[in-house]
Amino acid sequence: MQKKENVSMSVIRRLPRYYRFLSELKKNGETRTSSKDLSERMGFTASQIRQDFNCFGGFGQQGYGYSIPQLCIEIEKILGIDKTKKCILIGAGNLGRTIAAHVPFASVGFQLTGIFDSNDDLVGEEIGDQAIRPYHTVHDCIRQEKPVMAILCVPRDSVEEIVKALYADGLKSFWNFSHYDISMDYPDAIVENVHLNDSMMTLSYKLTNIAAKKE
Amino acid sequence: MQKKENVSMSVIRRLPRYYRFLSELKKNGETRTSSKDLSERMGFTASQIRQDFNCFGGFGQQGYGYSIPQLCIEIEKILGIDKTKKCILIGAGNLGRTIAAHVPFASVGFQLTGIFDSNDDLVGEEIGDQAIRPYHTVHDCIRQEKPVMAILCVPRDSVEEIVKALYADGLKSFWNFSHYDISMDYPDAIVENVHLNDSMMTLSYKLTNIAAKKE
DNA sequence: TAGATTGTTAATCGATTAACAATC
DNA sequence: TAGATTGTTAATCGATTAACAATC
Repeated sequence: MQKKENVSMSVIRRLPRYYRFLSELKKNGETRTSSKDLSERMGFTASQIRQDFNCFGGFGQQGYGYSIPQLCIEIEKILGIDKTKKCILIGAGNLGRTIAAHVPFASVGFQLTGIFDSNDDLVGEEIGDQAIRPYHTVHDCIRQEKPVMAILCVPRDSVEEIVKALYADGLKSFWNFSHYDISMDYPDAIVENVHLNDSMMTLSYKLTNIAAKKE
Repeated sequence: MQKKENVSMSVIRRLPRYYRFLSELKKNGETRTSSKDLSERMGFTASQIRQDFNCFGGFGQQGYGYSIPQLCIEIEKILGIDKTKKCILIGAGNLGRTIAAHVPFASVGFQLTGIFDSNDDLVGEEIGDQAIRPYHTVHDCIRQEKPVMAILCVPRDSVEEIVKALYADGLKSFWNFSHYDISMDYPDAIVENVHLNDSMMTLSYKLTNIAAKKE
């Protein structure tokens, strides 16, 4: 029943996958499951699933299993999905638009409250329910609207400058789609990188090597 | 000097980051480095860097360090970036277009040879140097052009059916942007997931919990 | 040769798996 | 009560770090 002080990042990184899977089950009307059942369907060991769920206080029931809706709620609480956090998006190019349109911010705990671009031709254009705002107004926005995170969808060579400015304005969290590594320059910033190239390189390795080894 | 039989995935996943960083150094004209130097600039330990580089045969020089261009070439070889692999993209919506336009396929070992969509209104439209082709021709394409990987940029509810068909045609590798988990249904397939939601949930956790703990 | 830095072995740390008593 | 399944402790496995002899 006791919560662990430090839940390790390895556990946290598995939670979204549990959440995704359990939400699906819930949608299908299933109400209970067990570590054994989940292990067969998700490919983790039952032992690991129990360890994971127990990091944040045992809410299973011996001899019975876990309640799916309750598991969903608990994971929402742990991940902070139940608390809305404001975020802004910098760069309304191809990538920025796709993210603004594609990512269901509300259901992962965020609210997108501003889209900024330095290109005057784009300013004013509507994306979803947002009008693109001029980049130079981002500083006022940070001060007044107090977003907690910026999504970086800008070209490689402007990232450095932009992050420096946003950081100076007090923004310390970034969802980084550029290939510029912020983490060394701002070790206290919270950064989550989505480096598509890196993901492709890993895939390239698997294709070339794992596939070759099988033969 | 001996290559390890099994390079672990933890090492492989660091290689793209080394590659990215070393390419940058190379572009700036730097020609040599050491594990100590890299450790200070990249935030890994020097020990780990030496261990990592040694997984694939020692090509450093005692008392001197490593040659940056050689390191780049070696990592290219290990990751298979030096071997071009054909891939196709399914789904030319917002997301698909962005990926087609945004990802430098050639420089990570891939060649995008076909973009497919089932929406007739999109068919024929040009993206980069590719015309969007009708989805029903993908099966012939796989047989004739023999791509080794498909990039999945289709809505959630059509992924299952599409993967089933592509798999039947002999395609066993996927770069998966949908939220449908292929890995359980096709355990022998090589899958690299880019689940933006999962990435956001992890970020949400960091924001809510790590930040709170600091205070 | 002296200094630097690798390659490699040994020690530590953390994460996963196995086992089982507690209990619904 | 008997069966099932959790919560938790112990054992194993793997990855990271430290140390140092080899050698450029």
